[in-house]
Amino acid sequence: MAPRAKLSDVARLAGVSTATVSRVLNDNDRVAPDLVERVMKAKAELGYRYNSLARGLRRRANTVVGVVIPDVTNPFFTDLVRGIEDLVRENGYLLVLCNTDETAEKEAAYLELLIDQQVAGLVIAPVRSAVDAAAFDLTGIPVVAVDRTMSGVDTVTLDNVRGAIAVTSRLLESASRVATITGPLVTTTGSERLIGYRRALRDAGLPFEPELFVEADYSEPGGYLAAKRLLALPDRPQAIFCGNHAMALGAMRAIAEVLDDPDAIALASFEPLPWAADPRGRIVTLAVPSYELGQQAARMLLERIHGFDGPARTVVVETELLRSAP
Amino acid sequence: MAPRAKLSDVARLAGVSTATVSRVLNDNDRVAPDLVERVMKAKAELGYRYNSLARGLRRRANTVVGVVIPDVTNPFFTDLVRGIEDLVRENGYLLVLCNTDETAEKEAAYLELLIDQQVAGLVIAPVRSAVDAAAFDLTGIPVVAVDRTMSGVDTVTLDNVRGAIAVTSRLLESASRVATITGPLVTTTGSERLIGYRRALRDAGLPFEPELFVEADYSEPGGYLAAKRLLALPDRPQAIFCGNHAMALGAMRAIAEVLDDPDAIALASFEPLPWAADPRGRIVTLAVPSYELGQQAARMLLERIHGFDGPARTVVVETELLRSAP
DNA sequence: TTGAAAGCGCTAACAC
DNA sequence: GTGTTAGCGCTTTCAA
Repeated sequence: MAPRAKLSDVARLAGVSTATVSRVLNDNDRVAPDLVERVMKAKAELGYRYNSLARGLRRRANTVVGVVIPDVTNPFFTDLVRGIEDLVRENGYLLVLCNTDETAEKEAAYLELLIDQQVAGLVIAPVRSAVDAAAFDLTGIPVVAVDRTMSGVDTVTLDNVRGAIAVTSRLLESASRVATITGPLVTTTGSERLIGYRRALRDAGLPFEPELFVEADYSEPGGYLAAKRLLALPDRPQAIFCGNHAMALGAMRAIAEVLDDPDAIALASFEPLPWAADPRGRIVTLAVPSYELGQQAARMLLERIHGFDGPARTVVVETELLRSAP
Repeated sequence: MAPRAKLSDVARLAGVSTATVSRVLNDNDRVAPDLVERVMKAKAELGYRYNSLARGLRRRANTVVGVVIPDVTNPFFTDLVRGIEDLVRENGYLLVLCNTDETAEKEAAYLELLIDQQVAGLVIAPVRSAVDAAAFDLTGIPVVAVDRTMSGVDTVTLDNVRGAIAVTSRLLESASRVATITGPLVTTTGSERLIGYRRALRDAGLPFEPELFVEADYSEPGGYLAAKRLLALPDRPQAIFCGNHAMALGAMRAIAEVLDDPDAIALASFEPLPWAADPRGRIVTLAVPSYELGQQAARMLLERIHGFDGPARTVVVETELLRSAP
């Protein structure tokens, strides 16, 4: 196996110095056209590819961007990642995807690894919104928080309160006893969606009943268990608003298990459900522009990487009521 | 912002040479205990973290592993990736996830990027099984093909033929006109599952009818369109065997659109479906051990990375019939 | 415009 | 056991 050609090989073959080759590869501007051509020819002949490790060491920057999310199997996050990926790749960066499973330990471990790898930047949906942004500032790595806020860094989120109000209000049109299953309240998505739920109740002149609120973990089994608890209540809710897609699926399973007529309880989800899970379109959901959310985050991150140094910015993306219960 | 401490800073503070620090950080063995302690103390005090770029350059090896798959939103692949990730991370490697969208162009682009990044190794589910393994051999990067074969490298696949035979045979118990929607035949999963389908027909003494076979692209819309075509046939099939989960969902949607009674056509999928898509468990599927597949691939890759240099190995993982049509 | 030479931060011979 | 030193492959002053 022939060892990979290096810069000096190209230089020798082209009859120029390594500095010239480097210039050609980076900014063609200040090199004579004939030399440029010779270098390009030598490069092609040797099949030269730059060594990103050496370049990174010298330039003190990697061309890898880290993405830290709680759950790769959640379509919301996969679409989000696609949004980041597409934009970032156009700019020559590679994406390292890290899955925290909604646990602070895994998150911390990945963050350390990413810092060690000197990633050029980081997009993160933190497990807890109180996560220590200081750790990044220290190392000077640009960070963008997405979906969930983090203090001191650029942030892109959904308008959780408005979205939750819209969904809950829709449920309240045909039910007065509406329950909610939220994600962890240490996340902004969890707590803000709860706020929206409460505000909708208040707007409808209804009291907040603590027994109708269950905090879960954004997982399918979590939603299942939470729904079971709600269904065991002496005075059952007539509708349940679930904080995300997986918990809605879990709640659906619980309802099917407990009730003879699953339609007796109206279900709603902050995130869209796959068609097959709700073929008749009975479930109220929001259209969440996850791909755009990712693109926006990537855009802000690239700006930071390219040197933008203004104060932390915040972008809030609106959602839209998607389907309506009959 | 204080610049990040480097090895020489630790060495100076501990009053030893950089070589000693390096030894402590790598193989503590040959260093006197008291020196080890001094180094560790200095390291902690400075908050030293090694520079992976410099280390990689010197060791001629990165601690990043690339994973190239056709579709991150497919649960089969997300579970597979989790399997790889868990094992690889235990060994100190980071995972770069690349999504090819089932297109050869994206795949090629990612492969180039990964090679540039000098990843330590690569796990790939190739878009076409004829993909050029030579490109990797040239650069000497260990490669493991997973789910779909690739010549000349370690491979982990499912037993597609047996699985397809099992599913098709089950359908044939209650239907004689069984159609199939396959993935691209340039993939081994596509062609082998078709072979299994044909063999099951033959075993049942039935002819292969070309009009009952549609090649699609493993996507939901692809499955939808293919099913529409099958449903438009003068002599409709009584059952449809879908090559993967997304196409089964698409076929389901098509059936619901065209037929008054969706249960009039039996559906089967090579991969499992989410509970919500089939609450009554009517759809025949296989249990595919995707997580284990990933772990196996990771295991073989790590062996290669750690220097194993034997001939290419092949592991075939069995599947199991999961649910039965009533 | 081009080249010579000095490192980026680390590891691995080699010497002591 | 420990230190000295020479690079890994590249970019970037600094001179010419």
